[in-house]
Amino acid sequence: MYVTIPTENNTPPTVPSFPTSLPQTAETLLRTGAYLYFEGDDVEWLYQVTSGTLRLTRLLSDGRRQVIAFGYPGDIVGFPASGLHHTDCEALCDVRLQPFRRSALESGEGDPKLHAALLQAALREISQMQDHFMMLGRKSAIEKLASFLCVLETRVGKDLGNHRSVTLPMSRSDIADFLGLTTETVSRTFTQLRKSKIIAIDNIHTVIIQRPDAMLGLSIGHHG
Amino acid sequence: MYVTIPTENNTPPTVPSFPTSLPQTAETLLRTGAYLYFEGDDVEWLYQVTSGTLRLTRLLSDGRRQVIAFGYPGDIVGFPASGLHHTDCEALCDVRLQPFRRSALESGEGDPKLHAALLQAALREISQMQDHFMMLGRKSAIEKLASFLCVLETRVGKDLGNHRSVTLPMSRSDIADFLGLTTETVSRTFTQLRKSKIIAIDNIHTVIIQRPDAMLGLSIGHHG
DNA sequence: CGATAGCTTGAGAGTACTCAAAGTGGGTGG
DNA sequence: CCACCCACTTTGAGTACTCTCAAGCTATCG
Repeated sequence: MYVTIPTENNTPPTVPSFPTSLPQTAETLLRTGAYLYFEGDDVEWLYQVTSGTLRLTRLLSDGRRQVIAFGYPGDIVGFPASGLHHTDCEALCDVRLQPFRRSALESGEGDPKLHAALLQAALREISQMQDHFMMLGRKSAIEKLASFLCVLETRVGKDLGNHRSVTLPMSRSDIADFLGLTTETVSRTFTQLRKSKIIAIDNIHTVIIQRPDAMLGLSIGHHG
Repeated sequence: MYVTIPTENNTPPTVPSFPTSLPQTAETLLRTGAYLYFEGDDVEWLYQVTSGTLRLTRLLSDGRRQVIAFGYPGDIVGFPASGLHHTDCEALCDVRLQPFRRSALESGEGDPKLHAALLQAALREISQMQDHFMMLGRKSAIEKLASFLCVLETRVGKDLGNHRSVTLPMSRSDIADFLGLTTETVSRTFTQLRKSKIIAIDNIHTVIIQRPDAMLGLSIGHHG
């Protein structure tokens, strides 16, 4: 999951159902805190997240970290480059995964439909990452956090009558490293949103979105 | 071209020679300032840059711009998402292009080798964009500009005895919108590099890199 | 119930931004 | 051929946003 431009987000965010013409490998369970792979590992499998949330990270030698993406249900993770993984991947909570052989992406023999679907997922990934560039390079802290919450609301928000609720399985520092901010700035920005009554913080991992319209406005730069 | 981590940049940056087992479409020439495609256009062709430089941009509704990438020789541009282009693409100077049909990427019928090569290019693109996230989200202005110049030096730098020279076909504001900075900050950072004798500015579009070692150091966070 | 990791808040500093003006260079037309 | 014009670049001054460092708070887990 990347932070795309909310208003232009008119393509289906997920790959709801993958072609399953052939018998597939059984679903895998990854426990909270377990790693699915590390940077530099050989890629043998790609995975579609069925439930739960993954966190993909890269590290600089001096310790600075960038969260590359969160893996939400429907997302495909593990695209290889030169046959290797280029991020670490950890489960933020228990995660169910549907594995696909790397060969299903790269050679496509056996299941052309699956091959095509994985390729389309990779191409969609490129487009979404382009949106994310805009967010990292050009948006302020409040625009970043509002955009992030808007995307989550759309993807995994729950209806609460006239409000909406979003669960955040990741820590504040995960959010910070995803948005290119510090934990302190993320925390302050949450407080700012809370004080302006746009959100309420039920507990650290649950945000009630009280004014989705105002949030969307903030995400595209309408300050106020 | 993205700004990857210079020291970890050990994979070949370009796709030097693409499989050409079948007769190909003839090379295309794009004149300075001409657009190859616009955001929203249907994708009919992908292109490998043979010579010259392209600029890929996205716009926000309020006018903020992000340069997504520069297309240097060897780079493939035009990957579709939902069959559409998601950036504008302009020639910064005269550009020669080798076109490939979109079907060569998506169906692969006719030329499996070309299909595989285009797929690998897309996967490499994803990995390089992940590096670029790190740069946009976690690096300072001087680290960004030094990283940018380091990558260009490696990709297209010319040897000048004990110095190296890099041609910059893009404007300062193109660089700014690529690195997530303002033109003023880019200009000031160039001046800073010049005053510390790491670079010399021959003319606006030509930079002499006098101390590549110091530049590399700055790019990975050794301030000085 | 205490320890600890994560979160929030505060104060101050620094980097990058905004607004403004001056400098530079390429191109066009007289 | 030269002068002017315009776009781009550089420099300056002041501001604002985000970061850093520090301390207090909260929640979870032994």
